[in-house]
Amino acid sequence: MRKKGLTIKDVAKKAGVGVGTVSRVLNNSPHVNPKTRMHVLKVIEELGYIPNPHARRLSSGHSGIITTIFPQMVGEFHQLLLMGIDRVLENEGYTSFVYPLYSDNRYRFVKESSDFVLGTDGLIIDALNVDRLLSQYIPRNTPVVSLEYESSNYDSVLVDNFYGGMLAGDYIASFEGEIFIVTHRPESELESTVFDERVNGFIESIERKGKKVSEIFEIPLDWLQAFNIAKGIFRRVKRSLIFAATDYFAFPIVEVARLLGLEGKKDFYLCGFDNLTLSNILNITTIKQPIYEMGRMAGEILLKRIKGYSRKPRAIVLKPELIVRKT
Amino acid sequence: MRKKGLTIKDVAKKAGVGVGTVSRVLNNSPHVNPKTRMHVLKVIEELGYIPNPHARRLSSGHSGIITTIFPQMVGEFHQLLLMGIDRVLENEGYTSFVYPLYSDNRYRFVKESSDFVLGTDGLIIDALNVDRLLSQYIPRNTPVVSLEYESSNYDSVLVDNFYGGMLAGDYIASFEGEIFIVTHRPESELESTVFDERVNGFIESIERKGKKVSEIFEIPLDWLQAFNIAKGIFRRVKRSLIFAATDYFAFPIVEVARLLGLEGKKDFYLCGFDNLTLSNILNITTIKQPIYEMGRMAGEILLKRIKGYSRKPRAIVLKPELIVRKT
DNA sequence: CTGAAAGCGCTTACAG
DNA sequence: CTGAAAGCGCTTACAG
Repeated sequence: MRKKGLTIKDVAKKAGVGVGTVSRVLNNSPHVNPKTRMHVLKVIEELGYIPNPHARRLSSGHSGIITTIFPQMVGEFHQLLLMGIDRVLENEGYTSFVYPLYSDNRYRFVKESSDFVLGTDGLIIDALNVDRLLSQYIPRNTPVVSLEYESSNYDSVLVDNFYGGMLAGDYIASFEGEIFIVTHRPESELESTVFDERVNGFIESIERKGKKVSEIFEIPLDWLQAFNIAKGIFRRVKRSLIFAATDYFAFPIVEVARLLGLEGKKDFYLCGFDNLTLSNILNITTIKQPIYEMGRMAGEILLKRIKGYSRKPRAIVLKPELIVRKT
Repeated sequence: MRKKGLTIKDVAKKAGVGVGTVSRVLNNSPHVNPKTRMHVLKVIEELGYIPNPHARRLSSGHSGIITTIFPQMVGEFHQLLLMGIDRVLENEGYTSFVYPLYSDNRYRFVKESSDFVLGTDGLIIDALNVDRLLSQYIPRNTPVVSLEYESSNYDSVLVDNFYGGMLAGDYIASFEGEIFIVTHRPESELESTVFDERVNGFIESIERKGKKVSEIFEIPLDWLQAFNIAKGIFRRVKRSLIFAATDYFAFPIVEVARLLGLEGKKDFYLCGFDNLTLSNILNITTIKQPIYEMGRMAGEILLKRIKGYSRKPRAIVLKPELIVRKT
């Protein structure tokens, strides 16, 4: 039967050493006699002692954890980003937790509860208006890096979404047909404007070529809605040219085209955004973002900040590229 | 210019009260004179004071956070589960962080670093061999709930996957053709055996009807591989009956069928597992799991444990159901 | 309702 | 290499 509240003192007493020595063993300090270390380790094992994380963090001043905040958690995109972030952090003994904001309550928690937001050593925040999200308290000892949103207070890592939209526009404008946009309507006013930028870039390019967009559909990140909109478009228009501001919408659109027996690059043209695996499988033309790379850079900057780097925040902007496939 | 290391003492001094009073204000204690409260709040505001989370957690003994661990993070399934978990926890002032295990390093961190795993008030662990994952240390003050894996040490919430597999088998076996299984090969020995159970249930049902499975394909959770396997099957076999142990595989399989001009329920039959949104859109027959419900129950049990409930762990088993669509 | 003080369980100079 | 002690920044009985 094990005792509940084992502390470092219990270990020290049983091992016949001071708590300092136990602590050094726990933290792999080189300044411990190998024999002492072995002995202490054995006692720890016997007792089944587990250090209290909160105490460790309070006295050491750090947790070894960083938090990544996403507006929602839809899969591949986010996992890739995380892998990029890990790439850098893991070497330094850090790891990252995820806090997805798929509900109003979660937004509220982040906005109002500095307590748990600042319980880790750093924050990477994706596709959110960071400045407003954190307006109720200013993280001072907790560095923040903003992804996909250009912050005025923190370092940012961005993709040039306007340019990406233009690439899509250049592609689409080179064909004949009626032009449509299917884009994401943010579910919170705190979501960043990446989709708007893509759409604006697209429209800019289209108009430069003297053409115009017939209709813009703004919907939540919901396959079914995209599906229904595509049905409407394909049924009404003989030949449609569609820009899906994210691949997630491109998937169901292509599906509808298939159901109706429409052929890509003949009956319709479609350009997505993101270059997810499924767009590769479905052979969808899309705009590629360097997702993993973005994560990596965000991790790098955050790490520098954690280590004390204190220059003025700046933004890094990456370029997207067009990938032409069969739509 | 704000000072860096503001503490509760600075606030107390400036407000002319004791730290206890500041603490009570911070924690919304009812035992504070409204005027005192207002004043302290103003000072906190002026100073821009933010309480140190680690200190709070050390003295209060809890963090208000629970951690959910997934083998990977592929999207809809996990978000639904999380929403179910939240449903219960939010009412009690808790919120949940996610720790996805998409890399070996992450497995290692969980297995070896009790420190950060136990830094929250509770653990919900999905589709992993919890007993082995946590074998290196026994969480004592941190309750654990296992999802999709029947643990011998902790409460479990499960779906009867074997039965689900049988439902799929009953469906598939009622048609003529060559039978295939496409299932997930765990990338870590610590992943749970949900897929095996589904497959075993399927085979059991098939064999009871005097039929047999031609081939079993085990692949990672990778659309491209499923895509290629489907190609092979459809090209070789005139009429195939396929059980995809997860809808994620069913999507690309249907895609290949489309490309080859094959018609569901005529040229091939396909039954997936999970009933994700995309299987609805693609009209794929599948086995429905009560995902949200599972999350909700896991959250409920965890909460009870956090509050001190200490009976012997037990397992709750939910039933899946067959949803017949156009494949 | 409030303040002074003990205590949460570690880490880390400090002196040896 | 090691121990005793101060300190991390809160919370929470306790006495008033």
